Amino acid sequence: MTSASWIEQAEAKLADAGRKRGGARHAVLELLAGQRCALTATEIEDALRADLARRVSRASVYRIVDELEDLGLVQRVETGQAMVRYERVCEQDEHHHHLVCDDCGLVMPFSDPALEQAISSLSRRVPLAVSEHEIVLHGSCRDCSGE
Amino acid sequence: MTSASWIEQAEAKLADAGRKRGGARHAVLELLAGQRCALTATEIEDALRADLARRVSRASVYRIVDELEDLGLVQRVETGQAMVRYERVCEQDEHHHHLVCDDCGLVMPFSDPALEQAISSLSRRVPLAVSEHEIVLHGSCRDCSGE
DNA sequence: TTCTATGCAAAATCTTTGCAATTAG
DNA sequence: CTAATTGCAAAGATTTTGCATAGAA
Repeated sequence: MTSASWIEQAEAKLADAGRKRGGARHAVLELLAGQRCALTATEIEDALRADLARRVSRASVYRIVDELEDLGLVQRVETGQAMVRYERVCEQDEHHHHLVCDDCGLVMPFSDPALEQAISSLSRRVPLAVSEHEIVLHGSCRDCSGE
Repeated sequence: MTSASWIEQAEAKLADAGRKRGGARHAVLELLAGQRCALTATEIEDALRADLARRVSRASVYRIVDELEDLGLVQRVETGQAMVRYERVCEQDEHHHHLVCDDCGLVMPFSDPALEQAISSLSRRVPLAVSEHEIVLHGSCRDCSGE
């Protein structure tokens, strides 16, 4: 899925939900559309100011990502660093998870079919109607482990 | 590993690290030793007051779990509910992960050998020296999904 | 005695809410 | 015109820190 089509899809879903267009939300969509991996609320706010020269209040960032999450357009990612991260969801794209360097805080995406299969099989045998899953591997990145 | 031996091991590690014994920390160890799954700081504080009739200040709870985490005696678990949970680590025990009901907040442990194997294999192919991993499945529990 | 452990209160963060002004439809 | 959007400031909630006292070795 291209960034542009994700934005279109998102705005269509928002319209279906009876929402009106707003500049702040559009800026957030535009930013998230271009990201490869998850950002925190602060990173979103800062990036908007820097990259798009569009200031969006912190409160709006939280309201917007929360609303997008409700509509299934973004996913929360907990990296174990006390701040939640958000990234766009693209059903057509490969589902991915995260590697976190506990030394420098770097967050990287990864994906693995065998892992997805194990999760999928597991989801059927567990006493929970699983709607999503989150996998985070912690460790030390190449820079930090000195290789 | 029994609860008692985990406490012994923990106190031995603490002593090795040059720490002195303290009543608050012992109470936290005793509480965590008897838990099957992860607790939040508030739950630890409340449980101590209720179960052990031992009041431990909030600040001490945070200092203690942080210290125990540094020594590898407890593990942080992020359940996606804006509060971190802590549970004891037992190398001899089966490694487990968590199911979270997003409706009622229930947290349950689970374990799956196939999943561990997939993670283990994956850990070798990733640009990160993986020290630990965390898997959380979100969904709706039996009570909440109305079954 | 000396260094750690602990409680209390204040501070620091991150996130949410109330309210008024603005804007889309 | 009506309802959604947004910003600002204040409030909430969780976690951390400073400091003084108590306690272990």
